[in-house]
Amino acid sequence: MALSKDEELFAEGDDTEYFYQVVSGAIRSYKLLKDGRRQIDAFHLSGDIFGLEVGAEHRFSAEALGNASVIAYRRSRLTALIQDDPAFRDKIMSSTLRNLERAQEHMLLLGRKTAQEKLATFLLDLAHRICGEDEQLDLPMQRSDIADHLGLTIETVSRTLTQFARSGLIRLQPASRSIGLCNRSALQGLNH
Amino acid sequence: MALSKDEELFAEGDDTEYFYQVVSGAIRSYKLLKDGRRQIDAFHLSGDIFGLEVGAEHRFSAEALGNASVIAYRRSRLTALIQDDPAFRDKIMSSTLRNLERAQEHMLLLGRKTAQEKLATFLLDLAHRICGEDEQLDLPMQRSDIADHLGLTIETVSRTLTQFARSGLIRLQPASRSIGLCNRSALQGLNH
DNA sequence: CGCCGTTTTGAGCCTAGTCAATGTACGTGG
DNA sequence: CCACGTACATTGACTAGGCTCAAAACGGCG
Repeated sequence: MALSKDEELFAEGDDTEYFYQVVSGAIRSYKLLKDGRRQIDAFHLSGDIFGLEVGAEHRFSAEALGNASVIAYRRSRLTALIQDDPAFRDKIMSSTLRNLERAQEHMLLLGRKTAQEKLATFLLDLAHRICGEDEQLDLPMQRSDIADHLGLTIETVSRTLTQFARSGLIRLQPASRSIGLCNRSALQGLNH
Repeated sequence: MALSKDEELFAEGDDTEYFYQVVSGAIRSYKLLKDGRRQIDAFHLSGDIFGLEVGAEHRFSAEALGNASVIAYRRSRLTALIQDDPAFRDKIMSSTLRNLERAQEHMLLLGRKTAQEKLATFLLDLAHRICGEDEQLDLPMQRSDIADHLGLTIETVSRTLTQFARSGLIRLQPASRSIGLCNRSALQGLNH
């Protein structure tokens, strides 16, 4: 399946017909409160499996951050796939467990870290997943996505990034999504 | 295995020799930052399975809230158990997915809810799991556990509970762990 | 009765939020 | 080609919800 920017894969409450694996691009999965407050629980990148549920309905929504492509697996075939293909079963199981690990790590961030620590953790984690040891990190999402992922406001995200830039922790072009990680060890210091 | 109050099942970094199912009592699983800040990611009650990991090390710690008993499964036997026993496999899989669902719900709480909303959600959820429709809810944990679960301080937990009591949402004996849920619908109103 | 761990309450402060304005990039059409 | 509109990002001034520090109250137990 090919997806364009902001295209919805499924919404909270939809029947769980399919689950997905990201091929290219990035997906945000999120939950909403009645009044519109949003929490993005994860960004799924190439290789990640997501959208698998216990029940008959999706418990969160998923949208493409930009152009993206995914493989859709029929949920009804899950039992058969698991039965017949031990390698696939392991992939599903370890992927689900990895999602759980990420969630636990993220709860620590949301519940107990300061804004600075949140952003340091976020940048290092994303760099690790996207650009490895490269200095240049191109964010696939906008500030509001980062804010709703870290439990902050866009203003605080922006202010904290400029503060990092002023302290020489990162390099920042104005209004841009590319960040130069010129001092990872200092970021690591903030990332308890 | 029988556990007494505050007894440690395993700590972050321990080898993943076993994973567990709660038989009686309750378990807290948590992560720590270097300076001691703690985030309790879940309370596991009777029936819950936890402590299963992708890697060779536990990514969080687990302790008994009070007297508790658990079944320990050897992790090395997991592959065999999954292979041979489809029912057990489904139990593991759906239990892991349920832990993930809870984690996602909890990230929404940690990132986007106010102190009042956090406590309303927490009380209703715990009541649902512990006492069903009964009015009387006996908390298995102390205030500091609640605080570290909800991303608050003990003072805020205490203040918010007395505030609920003054508004007639709950009944509260001083310095006690038992709470009378005399107005669930009002709590539900706070629980977006 | 006195000690200790836990909970509650109070006063003041600070981090992050709110509201508002400005700046920047980019696409569209005259 | 440039003026304009729109979406996104940045910055500023002020506010407030929850935190910190401190003290008092409560309950259980030796």
